[in-house]
Amino acid sequence: MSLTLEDIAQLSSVSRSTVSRVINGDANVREETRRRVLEVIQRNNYQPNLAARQLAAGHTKVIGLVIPAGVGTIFSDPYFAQFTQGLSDACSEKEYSIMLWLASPEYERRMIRRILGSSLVDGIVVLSTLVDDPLVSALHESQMPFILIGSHPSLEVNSVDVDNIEGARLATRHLLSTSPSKIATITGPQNMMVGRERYQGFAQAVTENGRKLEDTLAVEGDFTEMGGYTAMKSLLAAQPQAVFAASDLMATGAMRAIREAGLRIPADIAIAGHDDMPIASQTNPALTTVRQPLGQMGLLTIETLIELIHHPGQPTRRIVLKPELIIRASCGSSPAN
Amino acid sequence: MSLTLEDIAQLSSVSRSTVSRVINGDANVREETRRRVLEVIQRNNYQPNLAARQLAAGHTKVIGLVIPAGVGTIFSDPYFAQFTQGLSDACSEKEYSIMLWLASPEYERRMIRRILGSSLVDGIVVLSTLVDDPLVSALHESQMPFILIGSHPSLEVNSVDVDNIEGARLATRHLLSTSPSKIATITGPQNMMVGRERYQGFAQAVTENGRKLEDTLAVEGDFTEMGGYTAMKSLLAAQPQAVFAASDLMATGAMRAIREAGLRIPADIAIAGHDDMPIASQTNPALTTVRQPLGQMGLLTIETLIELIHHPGQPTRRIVLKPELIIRASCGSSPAN
DNA sequence: CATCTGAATGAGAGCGCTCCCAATACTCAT
DNA sequence: ATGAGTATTGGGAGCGCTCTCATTCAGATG
Repeated sequence: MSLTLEDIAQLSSVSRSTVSRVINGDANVREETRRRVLEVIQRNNYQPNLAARQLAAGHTKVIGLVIPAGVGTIFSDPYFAQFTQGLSDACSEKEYSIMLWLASPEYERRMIRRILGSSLVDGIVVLSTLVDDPLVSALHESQMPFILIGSHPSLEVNSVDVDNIEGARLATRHLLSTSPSKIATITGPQNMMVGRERYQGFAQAVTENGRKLEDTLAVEGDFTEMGGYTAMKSLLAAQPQAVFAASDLMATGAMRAIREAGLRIPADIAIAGHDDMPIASQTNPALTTVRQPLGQMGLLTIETLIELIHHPGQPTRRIVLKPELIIRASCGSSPAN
Repeated sequence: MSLTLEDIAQLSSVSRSTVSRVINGDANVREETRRRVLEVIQRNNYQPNLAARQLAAGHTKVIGLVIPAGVGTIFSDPYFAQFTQGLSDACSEKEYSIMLWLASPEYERRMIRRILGSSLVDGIVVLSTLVDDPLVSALHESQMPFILIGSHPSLEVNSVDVDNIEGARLATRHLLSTSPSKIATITGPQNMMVGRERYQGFAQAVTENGRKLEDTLAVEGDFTEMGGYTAMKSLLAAQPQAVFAASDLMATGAMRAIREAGLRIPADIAIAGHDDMPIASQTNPALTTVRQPLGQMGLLTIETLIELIHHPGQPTRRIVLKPELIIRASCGSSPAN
């Protein structure tokens, strides 16, 4: 029912090969021929059959995007949506499509096999969160080109990431600039690299400031609003004057807890978050936070992945992007304050 | 490098055809042969090449998911994430994969062509928001099996939806049960079906209650927190005692505006939202809202789509799911109140 | 024991494309 | 004009699978 290369060839009185050349931008085609063929293609709205193309050429122009979604809520974090959006835009531009896999743990093993074996995709982007994600190791051992969004504690893998340590350090330093007597943090889960790294950044900023880290001033959250709320409640006993939350979602939860305790932000407790998600500018007071260049990450990821697909066997690349501190009112030292 | 059918055939000393039969569950294979072949497949971790399979068989076991993402923020609405999650789970179960297309307008036309022409997918799920989405018309005219999530004003298309009119009616009726002197609504964009339908539901509940609709008591929002905030500010002049917001995100924005105006929720203004997104239970006071069975929708969508793929030419199906009113504190008539 | 039947298997022809190699057309200098 | 050299084109094989049809084989029947 759909037209084939052969049909187009017939209609433009050339051979299948020539049409193929035109489609794939081969230089060795007379300009006039090219135009004629292109015209026929246009008029008939012809689209090459991807399956045939893949079978013959060995690639698909499709990349896989794997997002761990064990906990339903995690995917709800706007971070994923924004990154996916950026990646999708970059793909459109490069004429690639995205195969989406939300990896619920129970299907994970079967999925890894399907992904790797089916030759459905040319490469893979993994949004890994766990420190030692088995998916990453499996990918690393396979031949499949892939890019990890985030970092890995031990393996040498191609990755694109934002400097989480730097981000946390930036925010913490800024909070410290008002010299609070006690500064606390609500960390992300410590079995996630982001969670660990942001804690590290916090710790660095605190110690370089000549302070000691205190156990009572760090509570682990789970990147949800509720987690931030609960963590802040338990932090309240230690009476901190400043809090760095490892994500904006947790920061909003913390703000709720602070408000409920009858304390003022930033007068009693200053707070900063991380991610600069849309609501951050809408909270009351507006949240000081750290912005990640998600759009740029998407583009860079695709470009690097395509490079990897076409020229395998290159030295491993680790791209780290700089985050940006966005100063608003919640930290108590806004320029406007 | 990867094994082929032929390899497996050789290894188990049968023909390619027999291996194919085993893989596709054909009945005409001796039990002993089947076991032997299966064993070889297992041991070699063989995965059939999907492209070849598709080329030969004419289907891919992949469905396309199209999400309009014109405005970056829209995709951030947890609604999309949750639905996608549900769909993904259902797909895993049925051994289908998802091809994700976030349709930014500038790429839209080119994308429609790619999607339809490339025979990359067996069917499509469209999360349409616009009242008259050109994508839906294009799909409707094509041969591609597809399911619209939402409803269409004029075309007879297969769809799965939640009863938005009913949802809004439920919430509005409930708000009316405390007999506020004035009830207002923050609607969704009126160029989206959901926006229109929820307004309709609101209007029905109001008029069946013997009241008149007043223009000053309805302001159009854009489904964002900021939109809800702005809309509520302008609504404040009319001094409503109750507000139905067409989404939870807008409801939280409205609550912020109410609070800033020095009014109490629900004492001065009662409020209800729609969607029951995760934060709804965490707002202060907790938000009365309408829950949609998103997980069930995903499963139903896939099942219907697969049915459609295998047996085309069936009468158009329109599946409408019932929403559920979740009563919390923000409406002022919680059972616990 | 020849014949028939149905189950189990094998062989072959594509699916629509890419890519290699051979064939043809055209250019220019000799 | 003639041959070398180069741009352009055509033909054919094959990617790994499914599916139809032919073939083989075992057991049942008269």
